[in-house]
Amino acid sequence: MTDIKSKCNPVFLREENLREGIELLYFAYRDFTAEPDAILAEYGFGRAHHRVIHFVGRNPRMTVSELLAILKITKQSLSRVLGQLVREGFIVQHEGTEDRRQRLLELTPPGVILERRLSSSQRKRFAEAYSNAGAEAVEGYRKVLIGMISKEDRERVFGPKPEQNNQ
Amino acid sequence: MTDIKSKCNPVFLREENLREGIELLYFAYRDFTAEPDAILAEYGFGRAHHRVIHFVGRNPRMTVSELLAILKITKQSLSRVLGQLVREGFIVQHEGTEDRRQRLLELTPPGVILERRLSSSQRKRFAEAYSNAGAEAVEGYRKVLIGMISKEDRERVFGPKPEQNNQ
DNA sequence: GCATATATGTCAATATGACTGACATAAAAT
DNA sequence: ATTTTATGTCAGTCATATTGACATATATGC
Repeated sequence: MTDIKSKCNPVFLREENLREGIELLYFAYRDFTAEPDAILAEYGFGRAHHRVIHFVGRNPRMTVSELLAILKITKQSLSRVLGQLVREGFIVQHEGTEDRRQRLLELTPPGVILERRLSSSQRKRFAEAYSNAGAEAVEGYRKVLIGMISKEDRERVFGPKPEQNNQ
Repeated sequence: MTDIKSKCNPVFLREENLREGIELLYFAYRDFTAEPDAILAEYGFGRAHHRVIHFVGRNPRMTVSELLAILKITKQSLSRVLGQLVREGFIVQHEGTEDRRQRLLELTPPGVILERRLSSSQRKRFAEAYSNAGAEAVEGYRKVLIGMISKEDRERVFGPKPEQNNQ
């Protein structure tokens, strides 16, 4: 009996442990966004601006459509934050060379500076947590979170992982 | 030279790996909230209601002050969602026995049902990710995220962890 | 070349969840 | 008796999202 139960329910799948994992993700995400939020406030920006700056920084010359697909928001929602970032000189839009309808997005030098400021605050937090936890724990963190991400995002952002099978 | 550099910068602390960790957290958090959001929409509730239901469920007979301290929002913000949950019969407020100013919060039977519905969707996602990743990875996930959480939350929710030293 | 689809932008209205500031009441603590 | 604490509430604001409708320029298929 205990044998069957322990096979189907290893300790880490007990309700209490799953609930702990849920709270960990909630608190970690909240604390992880706190510092960038404070930096963004200096510029009159919010979290939405951060996301745009982050993904444009990581994918230079991406199109508006690609950005919409990653962010999963409506173009009307994107329009305001992106328009603000363009008007205030943090992002430039180049006309596409192949397809002239496209507006390829890129950070300007001030955009790069802001991106590095925002990301270095988060990288510092990660570097500390990673160092305290150790290389093996980091690998575990990656494995668990990759499994939590929907297949679509996982493939687009982190490359195909055929051994994963959920969502 | 390489020796010093590799000591100070193990692979998992390279900028590229830190950035990957940041994106993993962003996408995992987003996907992890997607299902509950859909359930909440049926009731006309949002994420704020979920958080209240979650913490009241885990800490029965908690006070409004305790809830405010965990959520880190203003009482005016809490007021609307909590008031809604009370009026619609998902949470009851008992007058405190020791201190009659306190309103001790508790889920009603319908509140418990909703709580279980919301949490089972998230527990399922965690159980799958945990199973795919394995026990060791789960331990790594916990270590990393506990290190990412500010000391205050860590102690209140997860118990003192003296070996951690950041934030 | 014409019709249709795509990439992008924009106007208007609405909802949620947060904020600040001010004030009120009841009960506990000193 | 005064002050502090726990809670609630009114009023106004902001950021970020939504839907729906419509416009423009360009690309693509027949």
